[in-house]
Amino acid sequence: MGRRNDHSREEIRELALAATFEIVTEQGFHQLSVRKIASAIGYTVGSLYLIFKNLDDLILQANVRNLEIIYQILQQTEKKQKKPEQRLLAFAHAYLHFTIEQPYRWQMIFEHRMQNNEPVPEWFEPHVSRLFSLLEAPLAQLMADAEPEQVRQTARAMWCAVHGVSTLYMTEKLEVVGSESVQNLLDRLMGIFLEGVKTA
Amino acid sequence: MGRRNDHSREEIRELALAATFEIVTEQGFHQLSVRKIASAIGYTVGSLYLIFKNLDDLILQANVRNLEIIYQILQQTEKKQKKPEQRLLAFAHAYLHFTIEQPYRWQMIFEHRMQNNEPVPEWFEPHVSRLFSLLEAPLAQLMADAEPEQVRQTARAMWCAVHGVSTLYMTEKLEVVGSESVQNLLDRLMGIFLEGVKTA
DNA sequence: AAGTTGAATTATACACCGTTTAATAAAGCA
DNA sequence: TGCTTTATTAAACGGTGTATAATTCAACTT
Repeated sequence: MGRRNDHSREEIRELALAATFEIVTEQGFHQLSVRKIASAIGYTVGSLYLIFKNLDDLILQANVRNLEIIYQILQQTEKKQKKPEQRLLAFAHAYLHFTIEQPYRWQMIFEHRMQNNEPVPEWFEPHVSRLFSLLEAPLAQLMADAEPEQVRQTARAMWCAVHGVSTLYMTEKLEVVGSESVQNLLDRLMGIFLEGVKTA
Repeated sequence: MGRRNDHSREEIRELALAATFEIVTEQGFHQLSVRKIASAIGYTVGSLYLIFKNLDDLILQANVRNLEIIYQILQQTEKKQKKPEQRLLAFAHAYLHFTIEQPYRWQMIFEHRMQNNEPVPEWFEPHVSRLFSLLEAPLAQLMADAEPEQVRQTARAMWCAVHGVSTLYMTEKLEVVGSESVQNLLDRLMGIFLEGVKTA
């Protein structure tokens, strides 16, 4: 077969990314394969390699959208609270909630590894760091007379802590039964952390 | 070829686990394959499947040793300090140090995923939880009049936080330059956390 | 209208992967 | 000696990501 031109490059890109989300959401990230994506959109693998550099590239592009959606969720959840402490708590809860409710989409972001020890391209990182920069505003209110750089690093420390809970829960390395006790664990962690921030 | 009996089953097991460590340490966890292990010890893949249920089984058995070594490191580092706060800090530092210095061995533990969504067998989990139970003793000293269950959960919260730093650093999702600033981040995190524990 | 060009698309192949199976060679025993 | 048992391998199956050459067709040229 030759030129069909049923879809433009941009359309094929859309189809591929949509199919990727569908496969990952239904079967899990580690079940994703180039062949599955291709057959889902009615093209062969070769066509995908015309539009994406390789599978890593495709996944990263899908993850940009993935991160965008999480950003929206976190932002909106946080807005509902006024006190800075409550906003930070809402943030942590929303993040863990996403992890539990959309495990495969969480997987796609945090269990993806580059092949051949290739580094993650620089254009990707900002989409991640944008997430936890959400913490900086409420944290700044809590840390009255602190340098901006201090706030920034504290935000990252808090993000690490919350993400650690998600990670260990998802990888079944936490000896935790059910999602309820993870919630408790996160609450304790946040309680201690916020107490520490206010005291210091 | 048929029976050679150059090695007993137990000897082949040893050879395989040793070869696994060598391959992982030199090439990285994601470069590990059954065929590589087999050829490294001078046998074919079939022989490995006589001794291990599958690759997951082999990796888990290797990780038991891996975790044992980390446990020794953490234990000894911790012993050098007397004050409970210093012991907890030493623990966190040693853990991050291991992550940075032995990234591939860290990978083998925390980036291994079961195939086909199989659950991690129950006999494995204790080897992980044994690690962070090390935190409980010094934490108990710091939390004078707290229930043992409270101490236990606080230890896990702290473990989550420290592990979160390692994870995000290793996966290049932390926007951090060099290992020095990760150290700073961890110090800040621990400072805040310990302050929170003492205050609460 | 016919011919040429160039790009879209596919078919095919390569080198891997984990796992299973049947064939085979040798050790131990009668 | 021959027979049974078992360690070991070779080969195959169905999968993977990726590269390449062959096709087919739209659009442009003459």
